[in-house]
Amino acid sequence: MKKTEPSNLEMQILSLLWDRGPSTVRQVLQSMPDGRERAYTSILSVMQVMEKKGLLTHDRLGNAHVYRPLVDRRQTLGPMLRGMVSNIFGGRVSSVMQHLLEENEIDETELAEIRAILDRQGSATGKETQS
Amino acid sequence: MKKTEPSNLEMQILSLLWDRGPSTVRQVLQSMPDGRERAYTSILSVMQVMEKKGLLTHDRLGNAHVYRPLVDRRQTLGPMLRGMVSNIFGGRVSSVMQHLLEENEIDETELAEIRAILDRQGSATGKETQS
DNA sequence: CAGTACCTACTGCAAATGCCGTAGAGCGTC
DNA sequence: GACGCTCTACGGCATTTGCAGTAGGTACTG
Repeated sequence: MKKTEPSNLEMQILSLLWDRGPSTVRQVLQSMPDGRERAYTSILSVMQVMEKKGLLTHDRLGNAHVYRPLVDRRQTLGPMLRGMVSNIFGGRVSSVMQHLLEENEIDETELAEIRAILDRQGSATGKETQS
Repeated sequence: MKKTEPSNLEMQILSLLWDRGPSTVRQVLQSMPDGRERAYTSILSVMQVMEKKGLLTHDRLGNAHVYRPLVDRRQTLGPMLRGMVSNIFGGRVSSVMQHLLEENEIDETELAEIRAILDRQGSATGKETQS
């Protein structure tokens, strides 16, 4: 079984499903994070491929299919981020962080939250974090 | 002129050149961040494509080509990170940060540096940062 | 029943990606 | 000069990605 990393589009779809819960193709189509216009069948076929890869599954609701992720958020994002950090940022998380802060407008609320996460981390490296 | 984002491999190569300065194909091949074994010509052709795209250029040294990036680190990483944040993490930098911290072992030195960056940011949001 | 408005299944396709082989140039050495 | 070594140029190829059209199912509505 191949363990290729999900593509960009696939990641977008997964994050949507993680965030909003199980959704139909149309719902996904209408709230794609990148806001691009696409034909219904474009998303449909991507999602069918994803199902073939074991990333999604679906239940029938009426005559529509309601898709839900088969992979865990953390289990998916983890390797992606690890790969990014070590392959593109020389393994320095601080470097990612720096670019992240430089390139995004971040309000105080978010900053505070980041600080909080950082503090939790400082005292409990590698331990469970109660969400 | 198309503005496609550099692929994974291309990003790796760019980050290498940014970090270590101009390098030959062989040098790049031998220190690819992901550590994978590849034929010399694999890297060569990727880099030639990159040159065609305007990401790299080269000077001749002896009979070897010494490649150097034509694109700026920040200008390249920025859009990539912004895209990632808004398309995969719902626009929440704190969410990226959380996964980042969960998924990587980070020593105290790095943690401290991150805190420092964060403090700088807190007092000068959106302003120039003296590097 | 005919129309229409959804939905899925299936097929196709252009471009990008990642990979490599072969050919041949250039150069140093016996 | 012939050999060997390293380099580039060029072409090819399997796969993935992203996108969309067409066909056909199902169901409501007049």
